[in-house]
Amino acid sequence: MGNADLTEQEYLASYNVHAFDVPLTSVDLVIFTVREQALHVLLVRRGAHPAKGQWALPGGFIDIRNDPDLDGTALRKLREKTGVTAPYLEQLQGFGSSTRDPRGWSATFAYFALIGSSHIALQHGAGADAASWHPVGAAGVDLDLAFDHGVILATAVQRLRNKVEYTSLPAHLLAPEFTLSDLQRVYEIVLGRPIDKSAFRKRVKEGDFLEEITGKQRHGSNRPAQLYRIRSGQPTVFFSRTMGA
Amino acid sequence: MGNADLTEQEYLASYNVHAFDVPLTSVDLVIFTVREQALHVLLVRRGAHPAKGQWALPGGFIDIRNDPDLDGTALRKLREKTGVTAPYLEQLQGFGSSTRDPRGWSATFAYFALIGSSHIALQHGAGADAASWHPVGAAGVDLDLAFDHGVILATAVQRLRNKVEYTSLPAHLLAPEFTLSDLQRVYEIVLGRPIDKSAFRKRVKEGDFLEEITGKQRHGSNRPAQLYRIRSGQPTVFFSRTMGA
DNA sequence: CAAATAGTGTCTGTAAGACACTATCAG
DNA sequence: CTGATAGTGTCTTACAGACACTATTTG
Repeated sequence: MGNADLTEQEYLASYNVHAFDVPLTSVDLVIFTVREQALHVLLVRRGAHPAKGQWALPGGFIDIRNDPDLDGTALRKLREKTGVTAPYLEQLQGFGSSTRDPRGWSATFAYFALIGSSHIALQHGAGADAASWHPVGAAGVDLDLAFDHGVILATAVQRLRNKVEYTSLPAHLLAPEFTLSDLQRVYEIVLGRPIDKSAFRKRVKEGDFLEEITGKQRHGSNRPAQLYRIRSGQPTVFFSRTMGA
Repeated sequence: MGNADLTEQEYLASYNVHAFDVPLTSVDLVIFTVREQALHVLLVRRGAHPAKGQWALPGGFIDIRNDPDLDGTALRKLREKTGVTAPYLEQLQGFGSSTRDPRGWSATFAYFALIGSSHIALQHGAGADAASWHPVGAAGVDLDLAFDHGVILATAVQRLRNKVEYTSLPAHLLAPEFTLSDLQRVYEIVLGRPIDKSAFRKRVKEGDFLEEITGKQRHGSNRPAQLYRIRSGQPTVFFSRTMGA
């Protein structure tokens, strides 16, 4: 090991990251929303090499001078692309190999964000990369994505579909105020199949992660619907069973 | 951006990783087994700076010349420490911040391995680091671990306990041949509470991830027990509901 | 025979799915 | 009134948990 005789101070003073061959390390985001009755993912068209001109997940390198931690990098990227600051964000999975980036061995921490489409003000012009929403089909998007981003997206879609089965997570895909019918529609869109209304409502009420906005209802040419919001400070609720088969 | 006029070839030829401040990137392993009626985790005593002399999770840097991908790094580390080559291995989560390692901004891909204790031949002597098993209590181990390894271990324990509730995962903590009672005992050890025998057996049989070793039984001073093995090629089975409350 | 563990059968409560029912608005 | 969507009640079925029962060995 060669540092046997040093104190920790002496060791650290002599340590130089650049003396080693290290992998490139980045953070990429899979940002989902629901709009126009379909699940969408945010993609950027790359304005610079490598993979110039191809569609890719938003992301980039860790800024070791300013980012306190990985979540900080992810939040910064999210803010840069969407202007949103406090959505649902969780780490998805790491992807790393010698072949996924032509610049060399590279690894990425993929994140997974859900935002309500009303929140979004896409950032244009400033960067060279144009961001836009793309509908997500069975296992991904109808495009060849840069690097291994197709695989990352497919993993994220699978994780989302899986979690939707037994968690309250889809509530984050809606605007802050919504009806139970809105919420059910989002579940159905993400799962791709209908859900029984009665069973759905029983479970949501029992999960107790929503609160009525007392006195507020949405009116239409029918019976008005109670509006709800996510109970503040409430993290994801896990249901005791899966959503109706 | 600055590469607008280059071809991708020209850009890559001019690219130099060392021109940037990059984080240190490593892979750490949380290796679990069950022995002596308790869950244990493998720890190493660090023989080199930093955190010299402290207990830590086994792990290390990515070898970009030889490791094909992150799983490759994890498998290599696992082999170096335990001699085991094909156990259960899954990625846990990434951890990265400016403060977790005194050498600077660092990130790690934490992995999560399960092995049967009969498999293990701990590697001694070769390295400066001594590896040994430590019992795992409610949320971790009775030691101050190096870096943020205490947090990583706690996360891994939580994930294990959670997955045990509804998956066939604990089967990988046993020797290759085992009885249903053995398997139930492992579930009980990891969960820290008893499980009803009848319900347990119904679910395991229904999950259909085991096969009888026909004609083989374990004998004692009682009725002999049928031996089982994990059905080959069978990945983790998800039960439709949690193990007995 | 007793002791010990393996393995099964039966009952019951809970909760999800199916589906029909009622409620409340606009026009 | 009709049409539309919101919201509820009832019945049935599936299944997990409790627990008692039977089975098969050693000594």
